[in-house]
Amino acid sequence: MASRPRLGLEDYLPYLVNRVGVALAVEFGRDALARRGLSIEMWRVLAVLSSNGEHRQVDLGDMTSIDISTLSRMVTRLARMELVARTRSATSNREVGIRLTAKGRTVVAHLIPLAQAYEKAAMDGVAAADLAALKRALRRMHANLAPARKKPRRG
Amino acid sequence: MASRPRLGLEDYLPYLVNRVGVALAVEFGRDALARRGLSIEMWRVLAVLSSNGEHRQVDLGDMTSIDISTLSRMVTRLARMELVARTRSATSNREVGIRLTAKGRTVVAHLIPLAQAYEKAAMDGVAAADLAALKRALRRMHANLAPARKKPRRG
DNA sequence: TCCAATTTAATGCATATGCAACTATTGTAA
DNA sequence: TTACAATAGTTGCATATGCATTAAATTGGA
Repeated sequence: MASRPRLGLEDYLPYLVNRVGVALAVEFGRDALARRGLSIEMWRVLAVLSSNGEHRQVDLGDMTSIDISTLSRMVTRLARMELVARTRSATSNREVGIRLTAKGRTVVAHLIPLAQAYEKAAMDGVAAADLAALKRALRRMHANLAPARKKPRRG
Repeated sequence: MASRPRLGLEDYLPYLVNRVGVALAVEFGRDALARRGLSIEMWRVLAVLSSNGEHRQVDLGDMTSIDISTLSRMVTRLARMELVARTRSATSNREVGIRLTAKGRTVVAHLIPLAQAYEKAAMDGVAAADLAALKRALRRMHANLAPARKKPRRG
């Protein structure tokens, strides 16, 4: 009988990735977001909108890895907080464009330097070459894993 | 007024880490865990127990990054599925030791080769040197962040 | 010793989540 | 045109989540 397989948690990449991801999210969420009434998922939505401009909800879902039904209700909450606005697409009445409001841009502008400070603290002591390799590897892994998806129509 | 800060999402490490972490979890969860009635968080608990043996709930919480109240109820569910067992610690009556049952070990033994296959597929095309750098960087980042995971209840 | 503080786990409660079902709109092909 | 398929978004429902609180056991100091 073959011996039982061992996982070797300390060398198992999903474990290493997950615990860093959670640690980054928990700390930033507790220190910077909670007092503003934002969750880490909300921050991800705002960050995508800030970085890439207006998006349909389905594309926001792809970029933030948030389920679209969850996202639909989250956008409702963000809109109630006046941080984002929904606008019906000009070319399609079933598509909804989500964009930051002026208030939303202000909030994100305050959060970005904090986010960058946490990123910098997390990377402390990581060699520049390792950092480059880290990003290269993470991009490759995402490309390997991301299911093929149709490009959104331009509207 | 100074120009608004830009985040540069495509180079922002928490974003790169999170999307890989979610992609790994979603795919493995959908393909290997769902049909067994397990969530990705349950798998993390089982994997820790498999790799490191019996643990108290509070330590499981640290290692899996799962909130201890969530964990308490999750362990109840896993116990109902007969995959883990709670035992009162020999030295302390308030501590609960969680360990895999024989059935739990069997389930994990079936899942480990699948988990390793997904890990391998995710790493496809990543140079060995980059993989080493990736793990080194992730461990360093976790070490940088871990001290802050202490819970200072009201400074 | 006694007793307050700490530690560990469980639970009450309000809310968030994800799947599936549903509505509405747009695309395609006969 | 009509019919049907595909897509975008919302909502119903059951369940999971996290914070705050509670309960119980243990620790440490006077």
